[in-house]
Amino acid sequence: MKGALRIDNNKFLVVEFEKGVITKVYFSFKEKIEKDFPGKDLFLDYFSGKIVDFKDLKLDMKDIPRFFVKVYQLLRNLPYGRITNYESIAIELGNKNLSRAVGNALRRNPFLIVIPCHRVVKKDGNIGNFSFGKDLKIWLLRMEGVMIENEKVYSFRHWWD
DNA sequence: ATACTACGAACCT
DNA sequence: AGGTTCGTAGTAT
Repeated sequence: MKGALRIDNNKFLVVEFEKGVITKVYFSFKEKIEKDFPGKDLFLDYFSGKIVDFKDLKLDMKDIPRFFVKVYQLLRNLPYGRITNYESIAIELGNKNLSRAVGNALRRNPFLIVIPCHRVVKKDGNIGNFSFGKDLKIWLLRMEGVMIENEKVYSFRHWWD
């Protein structure tokens, strides 16, 4: 099953689900119509600027590699408007050299926004990459109140602050 | 076995 | 400030 929420003129959020459990969340630029899906009200609130917690949404991770799941589960606890960096997650997983593997996992994040990979930036303050483009990452972060100038965050709260 | 990466540190200019 | 290089772990092919 597939649902969609119109974000603006050319952008939809698409949510795929199975028996009320979400299997995929992503942006689409060619959807045409809105359709209901689990958690739609939460996303509506989120895109109207409200502070939203997606922690209770049910996600299907059964076909996702073990390491990826560990990264995603950790990240689910990163609150709205906070940021962290790839190395911090790696350290949390027990090895600071995992930072690159963490990036690799986030690149394939099937649950856009629900797993807040947009809140992970580089250690030096640069935005880092995003599977739907850096601009979208900046847009999401700004919506959550993170100040960004020249593709660099300059006012923010860390996860642990 | 090899290639790839949404990274980081340590070097260069 | 900006670049290159290399180490690195986990996945994909």
